[in-house]
Amino acid sequence: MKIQENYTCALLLSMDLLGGKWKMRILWHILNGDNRFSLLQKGIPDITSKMLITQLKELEQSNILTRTVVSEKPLNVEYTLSTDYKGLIPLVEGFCDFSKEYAQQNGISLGDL
Amino acid sequence: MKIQENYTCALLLSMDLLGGKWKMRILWHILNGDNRFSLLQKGIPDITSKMLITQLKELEQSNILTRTVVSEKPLNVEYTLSTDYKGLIPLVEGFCDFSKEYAQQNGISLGDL
DNA sequence: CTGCATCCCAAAGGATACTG
DNA sequence: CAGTATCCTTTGGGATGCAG
Repeated sequence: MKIQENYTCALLLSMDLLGGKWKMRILWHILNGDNRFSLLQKGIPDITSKMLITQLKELEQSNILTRTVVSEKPLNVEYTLSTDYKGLIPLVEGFCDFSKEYAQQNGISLGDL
Repeated sequence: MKIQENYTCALLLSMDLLGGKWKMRILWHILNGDNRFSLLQKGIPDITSKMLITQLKELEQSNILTRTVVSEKPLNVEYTLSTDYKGLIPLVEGFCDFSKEYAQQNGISLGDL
């Protein structure tokens, strides 16, 4: 695992926890109702199952996500944002808002949404 | 350059603009008074000049940073956050706050600060 | 002081196929 | 439905030295 015990800078920790191509996107989708593996795959069509499970595991191991087994047969699992870190919600949304503003000012298309 | 003209997801754009190991840290330091190349090197001792200039250039090319030549001889350059994107300030600080909270709850040391 | 050029490597991420 | 296993490619980033 990659989270250290000591950091000399808060933002280094943030990047270890939330950096990379997928984690913020996954969080956004979980916050918007895609709380199952299959729903996340539909919501993020360009992610492979390997990358999805890898990122989910890392987020779970760092206590940011909570994984709940709803039923065993058939296997049914639910992912939710840990209650401790609801503070991430405004950050995820803040990035979305920033991107929208940026796209508008720089002539970039953001597809549907 | 890596910024596309079309994105299917706002967070993809955010990650292209601000992702990676250094950009948020550099922004934090610029927001806290380290507005010169040499000041940034002092404030971020673990960055190489190559990485610093690379990241500064990308942030400048995406209009997030403004580069101002203060004097030619000796060369003196100033980096500032573009007025258009002051909205990034609460995001940078939000990450810092999140890290501090997270570190406390998970027994992680954040060095001095 | 600010910045560029090489060379290099580890790690992040992708393709594809398969499993309980 | 929710994952795993391999193999492979790309790229972000580091080391070092040089330049205007």
